[in-house]
Amino acid sequence: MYKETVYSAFNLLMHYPPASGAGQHPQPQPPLHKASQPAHGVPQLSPLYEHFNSPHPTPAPVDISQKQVPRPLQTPDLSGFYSLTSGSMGQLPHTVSWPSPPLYPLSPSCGYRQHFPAPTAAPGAPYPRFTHPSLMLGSGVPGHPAAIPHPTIVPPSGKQELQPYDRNLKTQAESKAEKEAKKPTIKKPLNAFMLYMKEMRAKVIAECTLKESAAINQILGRRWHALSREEQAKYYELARKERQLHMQLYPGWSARDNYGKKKRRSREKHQESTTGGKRNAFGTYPEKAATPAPFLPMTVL
DNA sequence: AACCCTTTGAAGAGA
DNA sequence: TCTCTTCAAAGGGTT
Repeated sequence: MYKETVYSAFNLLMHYPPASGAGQHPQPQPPLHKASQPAHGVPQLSPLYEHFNSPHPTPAPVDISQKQVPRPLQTPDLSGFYSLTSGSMGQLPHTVSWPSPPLYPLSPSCGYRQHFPAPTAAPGAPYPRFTHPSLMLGSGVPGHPAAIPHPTIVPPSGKQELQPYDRNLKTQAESKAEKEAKKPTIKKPLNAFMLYMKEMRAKVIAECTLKESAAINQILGRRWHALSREEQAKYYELARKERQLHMQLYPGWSARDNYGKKKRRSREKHQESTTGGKRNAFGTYPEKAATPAPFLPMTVL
């Protein structure tokens, strides 16, 4: 315990030395908005922040309390879904946080500090065209000529199915269960970070010649933290539109619908609950204290 | 074959 | 209200 804590602190300092002039870390500031608080204790900015701080007001956020209310039948408004090439993204508070030390050793050429993209866009420059397929024309819109299913709809197997169903060999209960199991799964809409990962994964793979997703995701997580507020705002906005579109396409859907579809290995789960954390890349269970609490979080307004 | 690992964020469950 | 859990993607690794 002590040894691991010391190691973690050492590792942290090696990877994240305090900025010059420090020793004095900025004091955590209360966020303007209530921030969601993930399990690992790193408060995140509310994506809705932008709506309340944008100099050019954007449409009001969807009231999720209304999501079970039947909506009038209409074609979802997809205007603005093809590209987000103009307009102000508003102001997000600048976040400075200290991510946990990398569990996967990063090669020098892929060190997050060396390869983090500096914000290159000039102020007011248009954002690059967004290419996420779920936000492209006709994606999953019922009756749309393109008739391309929304990528959030997948068969339970994840494959394109379907074998002809032999009713004669099944009991009624079995057939009902099977029917239920074969019902296409509507996936959760992607959040801002997931959209960012989807866009940047190929680039990281090319840069770092890595294939293992766990390592790639660590790099992407650090790059995400290094993004400017404007860059992050772009993805928060896209994620908001994703959720909005998802709610329009599947008004009765709830994230609960997919709970339990991934079965976890019970022994592992038990271990997690008793050790307070998930198994890391080395197959060990990190202490919660390994999170650099004194340095977390720092929200600079 | 199915789950794990790893990341952040959204949302559900339960205290 | 707060904390914890689950699941979104991805693909090599593990069971």
